Amino acid sequence: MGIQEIASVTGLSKSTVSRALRGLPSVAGPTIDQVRRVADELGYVPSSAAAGLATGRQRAVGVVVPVIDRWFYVKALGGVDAELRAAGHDLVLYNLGGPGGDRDRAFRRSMLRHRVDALVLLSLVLDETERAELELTRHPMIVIGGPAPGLRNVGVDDAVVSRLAVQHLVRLGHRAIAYMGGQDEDGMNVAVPYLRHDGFVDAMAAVGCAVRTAWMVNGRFSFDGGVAAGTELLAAESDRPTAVFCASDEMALGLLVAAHRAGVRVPEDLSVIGVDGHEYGATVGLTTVAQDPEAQGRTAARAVLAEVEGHAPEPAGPAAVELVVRGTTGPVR
Amino acid sequence: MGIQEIASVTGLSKSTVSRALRGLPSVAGPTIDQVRRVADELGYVPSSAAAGLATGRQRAVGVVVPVIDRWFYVKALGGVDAELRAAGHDLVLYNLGGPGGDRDRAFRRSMLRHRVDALVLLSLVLDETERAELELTRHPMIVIGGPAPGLRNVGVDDAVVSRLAVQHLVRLGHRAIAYMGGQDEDGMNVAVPYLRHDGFVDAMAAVGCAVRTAWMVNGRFSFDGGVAAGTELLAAESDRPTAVFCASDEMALGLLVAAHRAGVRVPEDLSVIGVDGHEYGATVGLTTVAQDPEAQGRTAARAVLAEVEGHAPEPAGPAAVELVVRGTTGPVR
DNA sequence: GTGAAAGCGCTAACAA
DNA sequence: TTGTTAGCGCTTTCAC
Repeated sequence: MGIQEIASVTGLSKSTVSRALRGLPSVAGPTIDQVRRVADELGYVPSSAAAGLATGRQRAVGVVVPVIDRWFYVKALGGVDAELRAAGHDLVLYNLGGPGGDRDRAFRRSMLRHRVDALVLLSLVLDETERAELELTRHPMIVIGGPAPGLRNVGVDDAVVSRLAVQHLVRLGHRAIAYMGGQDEDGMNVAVPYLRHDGFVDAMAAVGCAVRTAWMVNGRFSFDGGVAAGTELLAAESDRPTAVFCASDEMALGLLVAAHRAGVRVPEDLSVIGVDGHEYGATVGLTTVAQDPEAQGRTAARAVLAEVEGHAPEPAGPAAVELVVRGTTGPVR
Repeated sequence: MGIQEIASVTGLSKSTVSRALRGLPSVAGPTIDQVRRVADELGYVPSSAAAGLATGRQRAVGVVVPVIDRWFYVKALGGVDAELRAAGHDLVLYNLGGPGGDRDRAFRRSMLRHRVDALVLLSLVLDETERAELELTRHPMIVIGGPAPGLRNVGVDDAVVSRLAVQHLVRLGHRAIAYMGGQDEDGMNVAVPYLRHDGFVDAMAAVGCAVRTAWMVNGRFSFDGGVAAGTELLAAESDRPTAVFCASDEMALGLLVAAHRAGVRVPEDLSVIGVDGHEYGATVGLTTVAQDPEAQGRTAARAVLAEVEGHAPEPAGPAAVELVVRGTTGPVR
C-alpha cells in the first residue's frame, strides 16, 4: 500500500511512480495516466511523513494562539488558513489554552518537533526562553498583533488606532473620555492591550485632555467583561464620562448592554467607540476603528510561506485601519 | 542535529539514545541524564516525521470544520484541542472554508495523507465519495453534531432540543410560535439545521399547535441573519407570532436587536428562546436550550484517541442539553 | 542495560 | 523518459 505496490503492478520503478504521482515534467503522458489509474484502484494514500522525511519539508505551518475563542484570533486564523489552503499546506493549531494551559509544555512538546515548516504567532510576546527554544527549529516565524522583539510582525499601529478614536471623540466635543481595556489573558503575555492603553494616554495628552484613573476600567477584552466594567463605570450618577473608548468591539458591545440597563442613552448621554470591526458591531451600529484580521492572517501566511521557499521576506507596513462612524458616537451634550 | 549526533557525543548507540529520550524503562538512570543533557546542549529537536514513519503513528488528529467562525465550531474545537493537548497530540485543522472553499480538493489533498491518526468531523454529512475516500485511510473517525450515516457521532438529540423549547413556550401559553432556522452553509451539507427544523414541526404537532409557513424564517444561523429575518418577521403589525424559537443563540441575539428596533418588547410582546448557551446570551438574559460543545469536543477526542490506541469505542448517549430560562421568555399576554 | 542492523515510504542525485 | 542507489531520522527486533 505504498508507492512500491504501484511500481510492482505497473512494472515501473518507484522513482517513476513517484514522479508521475507528483506530476513532474519528465514523465510520459501514458505513464502518468497508468500510474494514476493503478494508484486509484489500489486506494493509494500518500504518506506525508515519508515525504517529509525525504524532503525535509512538511508542507504544514503552525499557528499559535493564546486562546482560541476570541473574535480576532478566529478571524486571523481563518485568514492564515485560507492562504495555506491555497498553497496546499496544512495548518497545525497550537492553542496555548489560556492561563491554565501549561504554556511551557505546549511549547516544547509540539512546536519543536519539525512537524511544521513555519510558525505564525498570534499576538504573543515570547519570553527569552521561548524565543530561544523556537529559534532552535530555525523555522520562519512571524507574529500577528503586537510587535514582538526580534520577530517580524504584521498588525495595526495601535498608537494610530487609539489616536483615531480619541480624535473622533474630541471632534464631537468630548473631553471626559474613559478607557476600557484589560489584559487579554492573564499571564499570556499579550502586547496589544498595553499598546492600546498607552496609545490612549498619549492621544489624550496630545489633545490636552486629562486622563482620569477612575475612568480607566478593565473589560478583560470580552463581552462579559465589558458589561461588568461598563455597569461599574456607569453606576455613579454624577461624574460620568461623556464617552468611552473601548479597546475591542466585544467590550464595546458589552458596554452598550450595560448602558441600556443603566438607562443611559447612546449616543445622547454617552458615546461609545470600539476597535476591531466585529460583525455584531456593524449590525447594532457601533462606531469603531475597524481592522481586518483576516487580511492580516493572509499576509502573515504569505510572508512565512515565501520565506520557506527561500524568497526574501517582503517587508510590510502596518495593517490598514479605518474609522467607521456609525450610531454610537455623537456630539457631546 | 539528529539522534545520531547525541550518540556520537555520548559514545552510546542510536538505540540507547532513542530509548533514553523516550524514557523507556530499560535504560540506566545515569545514561538517561547524560543523554538528556547532551541533547539539550546540542539543541536537539526531534523529528516527528521520522518518528511517524518508523512507528506509523503521527500523534496528531485532524479536525474538519465547514467554516471556522461560528460559535459552536470554535467551542467544539477548543474542547477537542484541550483533550488532544492533554494526550500529547497535535491538532491539524482542516477548514473546508464554506461554500467557496473547494471542498473536494481540500478533502483529497490533505486529509488523505496519513498526516493524522484520526479525524473529528464537525457537523458534517459526507456524501458517498467523501466517505469512500476517507475510508481509505482506515483512520478512526467521529462526527460532532448531526448523526452521519455510517459514522459514530456525539451530539445532542435535536428532536429533544426542539421539544424542550416548544414545550417551554407552550407552558407559558404560547401557540403562535415562529421558527427561525436556516441552512447553516449552502452546500456544506450540514445536518443539524434540518433536524432542528423537523424537531420543531414534530413538537408543534405533538402539542396541537399549527405551524405557519410564513413564520418559518431563515436566519442563516448567524447574528446578521437573525436581525434580517427578525426584522422581516416583525414587520407586519398584525398577525405576529407571540413567540419565536431560534435554532441558535446567535440568531436569537439578532432577533432581539430586530425586536428592539421594531419597538417590540421582549418578553411582553414577544418571547424569544434560542439554542446553544452562547456567552452573550447569558449576559443579555436570553432563554435558551443550552448544550456544551466543548464537552462534546472532549468526548469526541477521547473516543478517537481510544480507538487509535486500539480500545473499543466507548458508546456514548446523546450529549446533555438543559433548558435555561432567563428573561426573554414570559407568559403570553 | 546496551548495540547492530534492518526498515518505515518516500525523494533525489546520478546513470542509462 | 526511466531505473539504480542512497539516504532522510527514527524505532524496533534480535543479540549480547
